[in-house]
Amino acid sequence: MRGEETRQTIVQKADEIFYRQGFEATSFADIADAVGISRGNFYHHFRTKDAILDAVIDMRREHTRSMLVEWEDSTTDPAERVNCFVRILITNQARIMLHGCPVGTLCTELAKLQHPALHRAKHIFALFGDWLERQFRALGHDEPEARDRALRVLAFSQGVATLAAAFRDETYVRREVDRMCDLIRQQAPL
Amino acid sequence: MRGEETRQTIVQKADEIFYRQGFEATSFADIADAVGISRGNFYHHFRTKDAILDAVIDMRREHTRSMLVEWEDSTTDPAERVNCFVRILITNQARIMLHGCPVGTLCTELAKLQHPALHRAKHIFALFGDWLERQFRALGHDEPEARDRALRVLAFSQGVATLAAAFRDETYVRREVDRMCDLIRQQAPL
DNA sequence: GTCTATAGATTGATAGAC
DNA sequence: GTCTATCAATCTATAGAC
Repeated sequence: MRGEETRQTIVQKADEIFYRQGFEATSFADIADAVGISRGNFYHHFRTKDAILDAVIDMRREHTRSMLVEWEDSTTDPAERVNCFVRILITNQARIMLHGCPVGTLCTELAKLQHPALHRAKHIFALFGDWLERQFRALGHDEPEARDRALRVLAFSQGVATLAAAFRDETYVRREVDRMCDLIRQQAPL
Repeated sequence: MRGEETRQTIVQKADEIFYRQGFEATSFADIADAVGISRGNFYHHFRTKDAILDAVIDMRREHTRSMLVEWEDSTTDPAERVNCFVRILITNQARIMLHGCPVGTLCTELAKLQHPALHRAKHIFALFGDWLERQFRALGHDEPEARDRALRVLAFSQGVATLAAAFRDETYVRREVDRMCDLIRQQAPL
């Protein structure tokens, strides 16, 4: 396997395992085993655990950016775009019920660890927040109101994801998502 | 120090450290140091890390139960009781901005670790949920609606706590809490 | 009930052969 | 670029003196 290829495989596997079992609970050995390389080779690509985390966060940011562009391209209706965001709770429901929201749970863990990468991780939240705010602006909401609505949709997704991971009730998630999509379509108060 | 006294000190310190840095990131040495005893003595009281976790969860459940009774005794107005719950986001704001919600973050971490204690931890959520549901029933809401409102208030608290820990914006928390309290007082849709 | 000493496994990380 | 061998530190956990 070429060097760059191995590096990217490491980042992808680390991304997956960090999400599934958490950053702190994941060891170099876990990632090396998943990639199928020795620990020694592993350190050739990443010198510290924090370096892998940085690479994983970069990858997630890129993934988020391209997902937002996709949603923007999929429809010209801003309300429908917001609903694309809300519906990832359904799209990724199985994984969210097992491991929570990838962004929220990482930020929470890094906050507890007082890890410096928290600032980079929460930027993913900011990407979603700013994008949602732009959609609500396009729907005619003014400056403070558009921001409030954006943060409320974000908080909704985090709250539902947390309860989904705790209770593992499939119908609960679907019910709340459907209702939120209706509220957004009708431009009702959130 | 007598035996029972030491045991209780261990549980209290473990509770605090688990909240601050997470369960997985906390070692026996961390707790023993905080209590001021040797690791050897520590094992006399708790044989495994899981045993401490069980004791911590029991303590939190008891604490939750007595807090709910206090709120119930503090006023006869069910709407005001619900607002007592919502306002813990303000009461514990400083700590929530640093470490998130104690219940939500523990459940999320245990879910990721596939830890059997998740079932016991999520029971704390259930205590809050059932109590909130009873308050909404007392406010005249029927069976499915009262449950929905209870879960929505729970999800609200989890969503705001998660964003608070990520963004650490003090005014955001206060604004959302004030608004939610108003909605509950006015019996508006949540 | 508390301590010291210590076991055995695993951690993050390095050195050097190929 | 990949491996094996190895490091010191830390982990959970135990044994036994006091």
